[in-house]
Amino acid sequence: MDRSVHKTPFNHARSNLKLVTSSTCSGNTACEDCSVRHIAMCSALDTKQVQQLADISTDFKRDARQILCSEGDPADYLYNIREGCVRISKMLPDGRRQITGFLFPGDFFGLACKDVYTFTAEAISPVDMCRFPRKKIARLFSEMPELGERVFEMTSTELEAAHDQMLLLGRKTASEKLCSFLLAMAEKSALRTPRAADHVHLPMSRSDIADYLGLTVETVSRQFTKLAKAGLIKLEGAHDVHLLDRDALADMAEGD
Amino acid sequence: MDRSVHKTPFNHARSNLKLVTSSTCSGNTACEDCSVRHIAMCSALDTKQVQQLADISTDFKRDARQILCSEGDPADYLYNIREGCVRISKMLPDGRRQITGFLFPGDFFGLACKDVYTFTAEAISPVDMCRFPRKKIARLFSEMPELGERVFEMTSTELEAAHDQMLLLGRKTASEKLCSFLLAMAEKSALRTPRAADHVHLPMSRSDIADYLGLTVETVSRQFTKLAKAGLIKLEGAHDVHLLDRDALADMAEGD
DNA sequence: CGCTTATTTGAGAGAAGTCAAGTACGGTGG
DNA sequence: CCACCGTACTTGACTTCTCTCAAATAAGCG
Repeated sequence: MDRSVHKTPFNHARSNLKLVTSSTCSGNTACEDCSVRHIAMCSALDTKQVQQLADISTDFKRDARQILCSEGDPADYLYNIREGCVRISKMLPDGRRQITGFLFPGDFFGLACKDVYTFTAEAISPVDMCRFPRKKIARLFSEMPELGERVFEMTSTELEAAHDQMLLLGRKTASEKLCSFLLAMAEKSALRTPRAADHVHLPMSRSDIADYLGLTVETVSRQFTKLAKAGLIKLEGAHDVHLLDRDALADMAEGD
Repeated sequence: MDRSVHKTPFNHARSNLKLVTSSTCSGNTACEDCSVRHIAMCSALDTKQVQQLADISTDFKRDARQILCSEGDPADYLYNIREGCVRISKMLPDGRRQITGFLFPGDFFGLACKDVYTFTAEAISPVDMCRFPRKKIARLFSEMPELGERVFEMTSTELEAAHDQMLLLGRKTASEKLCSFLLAMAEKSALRTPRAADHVHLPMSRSDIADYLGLTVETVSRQFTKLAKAGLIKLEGAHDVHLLDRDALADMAEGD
């Protein structure tokens, strides 16, 4: 009731809450517990602060396939994804592409930047986001040390993930790469929807997966087929996978 | 004169100044200018703070080949390298290794961690470092927002480098990888010793380079030979390289 | 329902890996 | 200071995993 009355500001507040809360949970499996704790933390410390964040944020929606920001653009905004899936990529002059990450609700991008974006962000599915002018965010850091800490923690988590991905790209075989990917996606997916134990939805194309794993589409496809034939996964169309034997997948992901 | 009297505390202060200053310059070519500016910034804002940092730091020296910290160890310290070269690596269970970075004077590690280190750090050459208990550093963040900002900026730079390395590992050919590596090392080297225009010293072994670039020793060696025969570099022993044609190397690094 | 695009599958080529041997380098002890 | 030894580096021959090119099949969209 009350909600519909204050619709716009409330949505803003909610989106910002997400920035503060969900990121805290990223990488954490005991998320119900944790999100409660952090929502609590918000109300304890951030009541006014959440409002401050809400004040500088604006809604931002895009259809699938649209570019959200490009390599070289002035890095004016920090984006927080509320709904949808985004891919972050870098390109070589001849068009070879490396996807450095897939982002989901609760994730953000455009934070760890200098004056220009060093990557391109594109919507894989329709996205609902909110964005914050980076200048204003930066100003808030000095007023809210907690926010700075949060942001640092999020960046650390991202850095750690990047190092894991370097190990994958540099040293794993094609099948190890795909197994690692499926398990990572399953974990991310479980954070958002704790149900659906063994089911993973893959919104991205085979070509996106290839560019994320440093492979070609054909190799990715062959590895999917191989895992399916081995009985480790079951494909339900190209974008839905059931993980039938996680332990075996985990072993394969590390080369055992 | 005065220096020798207050030797120990002075060294501490100097090392911490390095943490605050040199990191600011990383990635910046106009370093003379910048370091002056930031030393100024230090004295303006950090006189007492630098002392606070000095108070919690301890010296830490190790010979070449020694392990500084291991994957899985409790992450108690933040390390700042004063002299020497360090490699950061991750391993797969079967021993395959990925080096995620080479660190030089002014660099640090152990900051973006949770409770345990997710990597191993080893001395390539004898190293002279100082280390800070992370708990105490964390406490200082709330007292010194500037420190937090600095640290966040450093982590951002590191994240950006990690993304570049992902592009290299996932999408570049062996010769592109080596060219990129040589240019990056030359740039890092120029930051430390602005002289010696085309000369780069490589303290690490071929095997380290291979594990950094996602290649084998043999391939790295063959690519060195190939570049030398093409007249783009000149090898002076295995650890010293002259870059004879930077433009050509830069073109090769991106696949032109 | 038809068209376009994405995915899968097949056959052949190539870049990098493996295995093996030779060479050079660096440190140590005579 | 030089000779020796062990390790690191280079080079060669061959293998293999992944890529490339090409075609068939399936899926998604208007």
